[in-house]
Amino acid sequence: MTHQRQVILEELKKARSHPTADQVYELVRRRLPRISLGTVYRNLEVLSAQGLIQRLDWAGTQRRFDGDVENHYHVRCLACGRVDDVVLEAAPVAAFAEALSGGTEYQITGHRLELTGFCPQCCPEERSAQGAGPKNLD
Amino acid sequence: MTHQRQVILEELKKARSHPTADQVYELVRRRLPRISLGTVYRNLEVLSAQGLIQRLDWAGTQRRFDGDVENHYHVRCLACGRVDDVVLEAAPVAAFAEALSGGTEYQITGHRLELTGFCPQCCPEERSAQGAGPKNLD
DNA sequence: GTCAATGCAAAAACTTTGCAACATT
DNA sequence: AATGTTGCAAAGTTTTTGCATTGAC
Repeated sequence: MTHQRQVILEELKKARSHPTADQVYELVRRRLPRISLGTVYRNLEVLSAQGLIQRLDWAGTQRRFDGDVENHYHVRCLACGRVDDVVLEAAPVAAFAEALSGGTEYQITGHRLELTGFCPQCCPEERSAQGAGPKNLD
Repeated sequence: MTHQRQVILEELKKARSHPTADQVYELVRRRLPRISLGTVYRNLEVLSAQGLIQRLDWAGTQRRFDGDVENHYHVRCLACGRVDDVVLEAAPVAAFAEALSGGTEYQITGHRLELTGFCPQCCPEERSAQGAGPKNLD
């Protein structure tokens, strides 16, 4: 665990957003101005392989990372691309996971659920009437 | 609907796999040898905007496309990246997503579910060997 | 010293775009 | 002629990699 890797992990744990590699780079650069983007990529890879962070390959085009490795779900804004956590009660999870096993020959190790919708900043009521139009706040 | 677009749509409907843009390009090229990759990308974009095909942004790093627009779920092999359909009743999933909606301030409009695991070809017992797993057979 | 990790830069991988030519109307 | 699409190539974006150097043991 090098200093760079430590700082990357800390910043990611601290961030409540779900930053892209580039955003992690910017965060970390405030503390380690000479760090390189390649190092950030390499360490994000190592950290997620170790299970210390989570890789969110599926949240849109660009990969995102999450310092929270507890099992939790995400919601993504269709307008601005922002990603937030969903607070869930543990109760329905087990029953749900149970229902998943049957439909495939794969050996299932996990699942990913992403809710999609519109974040508070992106004017949910404008879904039908395209008024001011949501802007990209990502 | 140009000839190129028609062929792209046909090949995608015909394919049981969930091909990447590049793979669509290869498929289509067998019938239209002079088609360009740019045209494939443009038409995949148009077709998914029209709802004639489905864009699988969340299935791994590289974007995939699905000629089946019916609501169904996917399972992705963590080892080789292959994507298959999952036979699954939507009911428990929708109920579960419903339960999650309470945990966010977003206005939820939909959800995406992807199972992850290991396909029959990819030796499920190798799960422990994290990095040295099977190579990409995609 | 050894060995892994780093910074840097170049390359790779994937996707989008500018543009002139080409259809179709 | 007007419109929209194509093939091609170039450029854009995101991610990975080669390599000499650095730093922790």
